[in-house]
Amino acid sequence: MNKYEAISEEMRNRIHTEYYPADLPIPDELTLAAEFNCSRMTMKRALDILVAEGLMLRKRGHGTFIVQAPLRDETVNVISEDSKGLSNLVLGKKVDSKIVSFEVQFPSDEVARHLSIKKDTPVYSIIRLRYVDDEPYVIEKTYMPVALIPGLNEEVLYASIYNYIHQSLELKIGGAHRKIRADKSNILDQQYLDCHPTDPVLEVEQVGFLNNGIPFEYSFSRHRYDKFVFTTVSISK
Amino acid sequence: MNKYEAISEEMRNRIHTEYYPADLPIPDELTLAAEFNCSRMTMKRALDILVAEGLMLRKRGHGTFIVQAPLRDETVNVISEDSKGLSNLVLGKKVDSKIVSFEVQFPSDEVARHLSIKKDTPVYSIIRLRYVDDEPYVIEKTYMPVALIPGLNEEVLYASIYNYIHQSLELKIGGAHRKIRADKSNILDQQYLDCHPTDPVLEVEQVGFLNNGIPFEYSFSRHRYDKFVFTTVSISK
DNA sequence: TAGTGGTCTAGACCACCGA
DNA sequence: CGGTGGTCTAGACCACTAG
Repeated sequence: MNKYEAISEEMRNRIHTEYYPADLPIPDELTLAAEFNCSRMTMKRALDILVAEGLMLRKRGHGTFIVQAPLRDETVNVISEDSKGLSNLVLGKKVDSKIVSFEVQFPSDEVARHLSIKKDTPVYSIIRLRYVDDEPYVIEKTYMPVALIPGLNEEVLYASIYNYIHQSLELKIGGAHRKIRADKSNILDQQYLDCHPTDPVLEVEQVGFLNNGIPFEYSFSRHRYDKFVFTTVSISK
Repeated sequence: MNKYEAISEEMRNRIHTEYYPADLPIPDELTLAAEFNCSRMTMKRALDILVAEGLMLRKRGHGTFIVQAPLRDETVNVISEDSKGLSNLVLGKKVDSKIVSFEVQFPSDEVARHLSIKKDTPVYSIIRLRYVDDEPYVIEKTYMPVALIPGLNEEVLYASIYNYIHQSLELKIGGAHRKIRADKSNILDQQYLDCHPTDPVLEVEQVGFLNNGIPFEYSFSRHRYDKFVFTTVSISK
């Protein structure tokens, strides 16, 4: 564990246990650095993490303050900042997949553009239905270049594509760009997610890329509106 | 302009103009630091920004790579990471407000909890309908402690609460915690957003806080599903 | 003006990766 | 092994805020 992470963790604990009064600034950086026996830069970096998490705020010339009412994560299904795949998001729960379709085809213009490939580069086209604890949870339409993710088969699709990429192909996920929107449910949603024609869905459009910057996945995930909440924190500059 | 911001901007430009080939790592940090006449730490910090924006990725022991297919921001209405209020998000467009209701009341348990106040602390309860270029855009239900934001009146509500907080009260916004979900439209949505009974809405639940960490706003914004997309970037650790 | 956080430096050592 | 990014230091100077 890095020093700055350890300090950050201790400070997070102090906030949650109300070690510091919430209406006063916490001690200044030099004092804290002395207490934790580190340089001021390292102390600052530890606090940077808590600021990014929305737990504290700094005011130059004044001090560092505790944020008093973060939105609590009381909902069950929350995606925050992970791009590890569903299987690794709902740990401790049973995740199943049903394969609705699995084909290889040439990409449309849109798919080719988002994957940065040519129109004659074959892609997998996959539609999977994912269950969490035997309840339909999300239906995903995924495109991936065949050359980048070789050897994909039904066995992998029943388990976790992300784990296959990590463990079998020994590739690493770099991150993802996402767009989130509400939409009306279509016939497919209603059929597979077991929702009413009047139920909306939450759609997440995503480009996932490897840690060398190459996009490997373009997908649309449509979630039951009553089972998915997306959370974010934003901090003013 | 800080040095690291200036360097970051130049590097962003180089990426967009394809100054560096997309399939090779960019020069290493020491080389770049020498070119920009700065320390390696500063160079690293400049690149940190681009990594956070999802434009590049680092691989320890290997190099720094350009991400090849970020989701383009071709949609009109995008909220990314700002908490500046609607008026400042859609610059260049006409923003109007209609006040649906404006009251002072004691908060519910939920509102009190999210604002970190007691049940006998009065709050404003505001419902506003916001128009962009004369089209109904979002209906907002907002709670704010009266003591924190004194002097709120209809004139302010017709313009921008955020600007009032900044300019008249001379307070500064620290940031916000948000939850995003899809929901069925209710009677109020249909009436004010001019949407059909079968149209869904995208709801954003938000706790906004000042730069001393004190929450000043708890709100629910319900957007027309066809006019609002939420974008995020996430980078693996 | 005193005290805070923000930036920047020059250099050290470490951890990881590929050949 | 050599080269990369990751961490950490000790100190300097700057910018902002409050009283």
